[in-house]
Amino acid sequence: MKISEVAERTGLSISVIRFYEKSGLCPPIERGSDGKRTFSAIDTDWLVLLASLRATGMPMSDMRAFAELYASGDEKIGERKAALLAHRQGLEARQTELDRCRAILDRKLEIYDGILEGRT
Amino acid sequence: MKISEVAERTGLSISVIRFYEKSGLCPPIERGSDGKRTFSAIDTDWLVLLASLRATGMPMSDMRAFAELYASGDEKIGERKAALLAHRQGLEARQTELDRCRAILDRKLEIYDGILEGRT
DNA sequence: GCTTGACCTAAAGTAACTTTAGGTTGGTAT
DNA sequence: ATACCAACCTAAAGTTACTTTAGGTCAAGC
Repeated sequence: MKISEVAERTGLSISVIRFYEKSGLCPPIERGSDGKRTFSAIDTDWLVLLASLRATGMPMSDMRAFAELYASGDEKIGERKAALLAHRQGLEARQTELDRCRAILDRKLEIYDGILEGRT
Repeated sequence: MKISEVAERTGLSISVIRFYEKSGLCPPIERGSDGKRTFSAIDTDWLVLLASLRATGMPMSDMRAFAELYASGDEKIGERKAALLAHRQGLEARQTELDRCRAILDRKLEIYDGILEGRT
């Protein structure tokens, strides 16, 4: 797969993919004879996972730690699971927080409605 | 109210509150004779709203636009409502996206569980 | 054979904070 | 009185996570 396809698949921008490779968040991607990146299915799957970690607010430092566990193979799966579980917990908390904020916005919208109606 | 109390109430850090004032996201806050900020109830309420806008991902540029509508009083309530509604739409989309990402994490966790069990 | 589009790198720019350095003030302990 | 401490202040530099820009390569189509 070429980089534009991976971008489409993951939702990451092309620059972010290059940036992540340079930052060690994914292993160095194979290059064709022309220097262009060629992503294996494994690379792509990893980037899909990275993309959801990012979208759910994991900082790059944690992603790098996770990438290192990933790089050292199946023996570290226990640790990987722990990291993911911890992140999942945080995500749930953030989702709850978003609901709370949405309620605040809704309350404000109702107030606006009240004012707009009272005005007619 | 003093700044530390507003920070506690809104969840914003003290520096963010000062930063927002300097950036024009809230009106200039009154100062006591010693130069310290004294927040009125209105200031505090506005910052609570700002905090939920921020927590739900509104960029500062949009917050500033919204603050300007707020500054020009009740006649702009229609526009304020429109802005808030648009943001609420985006928020719902982001919440859906978070659910999707959480599903990806959960799937990964199941895979890890499978490997860990198969190993025993 | 020349242009166009997709790729490449390195470096500078940006958003939204956070941290640091240095300074004032008001209350409390000595 | 005075020494100290916490909570506030400003201005400026630092940080994170990108995005944008500038400049370059190369295969493919007209």
